[in-house]
Amino acid sequence: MTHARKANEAYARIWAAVRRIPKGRVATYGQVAAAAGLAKQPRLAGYALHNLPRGSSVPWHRVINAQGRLSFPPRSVPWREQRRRLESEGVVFLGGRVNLARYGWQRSRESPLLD
DNA sequence: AGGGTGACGGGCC
DNA sequence: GGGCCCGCCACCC
Repeated sequence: MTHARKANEAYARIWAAVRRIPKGRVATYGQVAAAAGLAKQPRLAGYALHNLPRGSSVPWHRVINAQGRLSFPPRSVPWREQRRRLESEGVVFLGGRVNLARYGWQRSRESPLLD
């Protein structure tokens, strides 16, 4: 490719970071951006996922927002798809939210909620 | 060229 | 809790 856009590099780093999220866990857009060396650019993480090639094996569903909610319009098709995928990995939703202390990728050192 | 937008997030009230 | 504002920055008119 003759004119690789600078953003392509950022997307690749973000996608690589998302691949590191373990099955059954979730990470926030901010955490993913930071893990990709792009701190303070959570929007870029969202943009990179929005631009994932169709059929990509990147586990995009493991990325949710800092409130523990899915960043799609509630009950929209993609919202249901993401929730379905997470629940199939054992992630539990309570009141439409995921407990980040329990299922978060980077959680505090002490995780009293883990049994 | 410039203004609007967004799969965000933190700070404040 | 909820809403607003603003920083952030690549994209898209």
